[in-house]
Amino acid sequence: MVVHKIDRVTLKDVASIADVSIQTVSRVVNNHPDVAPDTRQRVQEVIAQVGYRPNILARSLISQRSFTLGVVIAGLKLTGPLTVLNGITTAAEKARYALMLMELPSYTTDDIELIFDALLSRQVDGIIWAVPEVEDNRLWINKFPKNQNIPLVYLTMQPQEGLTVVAINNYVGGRLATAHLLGQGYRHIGHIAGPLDWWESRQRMKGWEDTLKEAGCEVSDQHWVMGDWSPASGAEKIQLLLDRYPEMDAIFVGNDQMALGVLHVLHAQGLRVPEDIGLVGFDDIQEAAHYWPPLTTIKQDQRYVGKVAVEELIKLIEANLRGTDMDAPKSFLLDPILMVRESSIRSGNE
Amino acid sequence: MVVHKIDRVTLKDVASIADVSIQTVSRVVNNHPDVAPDTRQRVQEVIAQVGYRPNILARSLISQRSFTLGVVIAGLKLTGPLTVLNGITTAAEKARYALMLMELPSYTTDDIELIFDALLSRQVDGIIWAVPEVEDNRLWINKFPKNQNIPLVYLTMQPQEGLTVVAINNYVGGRLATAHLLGQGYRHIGHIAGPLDWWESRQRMKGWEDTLKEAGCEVSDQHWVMGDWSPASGAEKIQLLLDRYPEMDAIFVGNDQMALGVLHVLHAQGLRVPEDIGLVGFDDIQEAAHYWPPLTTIKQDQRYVGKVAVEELIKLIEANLRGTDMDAPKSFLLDPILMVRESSIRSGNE
DNA sequence: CTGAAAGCGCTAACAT
DNA sequence: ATGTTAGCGCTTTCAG
Repeated sequence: MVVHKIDRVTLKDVASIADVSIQTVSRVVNNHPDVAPDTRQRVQEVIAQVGYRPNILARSLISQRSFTLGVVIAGLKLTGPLTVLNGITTAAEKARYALMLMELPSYTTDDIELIFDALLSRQVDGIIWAVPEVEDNRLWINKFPKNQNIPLVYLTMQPQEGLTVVAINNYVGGRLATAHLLGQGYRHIGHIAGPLDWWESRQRMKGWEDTLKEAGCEVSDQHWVMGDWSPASGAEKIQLLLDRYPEMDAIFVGNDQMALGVLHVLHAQGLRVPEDIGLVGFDDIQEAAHYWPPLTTIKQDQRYVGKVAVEELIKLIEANLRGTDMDAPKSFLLDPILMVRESSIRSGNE
Repeated sequence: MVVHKIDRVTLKDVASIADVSIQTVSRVVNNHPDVAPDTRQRVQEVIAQVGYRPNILARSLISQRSFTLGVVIAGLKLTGPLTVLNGITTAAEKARYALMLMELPSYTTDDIELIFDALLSRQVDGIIWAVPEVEDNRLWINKFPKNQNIPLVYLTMQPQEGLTVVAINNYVGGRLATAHLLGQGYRHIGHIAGPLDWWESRQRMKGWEDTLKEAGCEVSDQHWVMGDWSPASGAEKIQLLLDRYPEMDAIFVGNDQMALGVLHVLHAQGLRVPEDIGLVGFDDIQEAAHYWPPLTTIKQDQRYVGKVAVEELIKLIEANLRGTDMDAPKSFLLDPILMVRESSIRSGNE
């Protein structure tokens, strides 16, 4: 089998076959009006026949526009970022933008400038920074070549002045979960937080804390522990919490995966959910409805986050192109919702 | 706040500031030897100072090489494709290729030519077709502009002559699962298949069937049912199977998510796992080890699939570029492995 | 060692 | 309605 170079049919080829100028072919390709109907027809036939496809790179060189968005992501193992990505691809395809995907090796890597370079040298029109705020990685922002003036949308971080941020309101989520448990008559509500160097974890925890305090419940450091999002950590930490907080009658767990580990241990110890202990998770992963018992949890519309991010980014790009003054960048904090299932339903209240 | 156009510093700008020709700057950027040390030094300083970044689009136009790979994916909701993507990003970044990601709206959409066009007009150097073989979507291959001669690697489909395919050997997986249950003394092993229009499902099922027959066990249509990969379908279909196959003492389930639904129902009916019913899943998702009881399953190294795909694609691209005759395209069928956990361990055999 | 000229595939601005 | 010229940012000749 002989291997050939990739066939690249150019405007010039089409032009010479159709016996017109390159310009005319270009006009046909771009649906410009000033072409005689029969010429257009003939050119179109040649295009179809030889399988001509415009070279977007060449076009971008002139138009200074690549119709490509950079997406920087980290932690594809987790469900959240993944669903966001899903929303991004869908919205981008709809707007006819292509996506250049880069995955960071970790949440707090040092290679961001390399990533940024790779994206910018490929002339992306804008960037979605879909890396959650962990530790002080938000400080990266200062490293971003500001003078570069590339439109940028940040995801999953604390909204701040002068940036466009799209995120779920995790604080509200924490409040919803806790208020629901209180409403079911639970009074001693513990918490298993995600890693507290994550912004999302801190917000969820604060929602839990504030809600309890407002309800007149005591909150102490004996009432919560910290996991690492994994089912294994849920299993491990719940043991600790059971020891430290024996009166505990309900738990708000930072995500559904840890909640799975918690359920595992509670079963093993003969504790019944929701009778002995009420349980609420966070995320509403697909499996949550099939845990035993089905898990009450907080549902975030991550797909929508991705969609909003793309739409806002494109707005920024277009304003930028027009030289229009955008309104001050606005941020989006989207409220999650409560999904009530058996794990938190106490039949007889208090 | 005033918005500026994106600053684009070009070779020309650097050249005029450093007071050398464009050519010299280009040589410095590309580490060509023929530059006087002090000139090089001066140019490098200017580059650093003005933040020059080469325009890869312009470079690609000349070199006919974009150092970009197209990745077409479908069903990002499922864990499998996601982990593959993870492997792809890592391998691509290592090889200094960028990734252009396209997601199909469904496994059997008609829009493939559009997707293909988008990728080719952006001049990707090669394409990874990471869409599982579902229904007759493999026939897409015939639609691909063969004359285009773009290097292409297919994932998760039946290897075939003349194509480079990377896939997990699902048949072996099915055999492993079934043989393990037989080894534990289970004799009436049912099966919940994934959707049988998926190649992977058919392979897993065939592994189950062949292994049972070879062991002298009877296999009938009463012994299996078909789900749709979701936990909900596992829960629904197991009911059917329990009715149809009352002697059943073990089940091989087509994926871990359905196995979760199965566990749910078995608990509800007071059936103990593994004492009354042995259970083996497929995939080894992170949660599987924390099911109740922990689930025995078949682990596939999807990340490795992604890695191999990228490496093979790059080999194809480079052979293509050199005009070298590649050896006939070879396919890779990677064996999965068995992860033994409690759900299938019978203490006293027979 | 360095620069000038040509051109990758395309479009924008003028011609005619 | 069509063609010509110039040039996007870069690299590849080829001269000096």
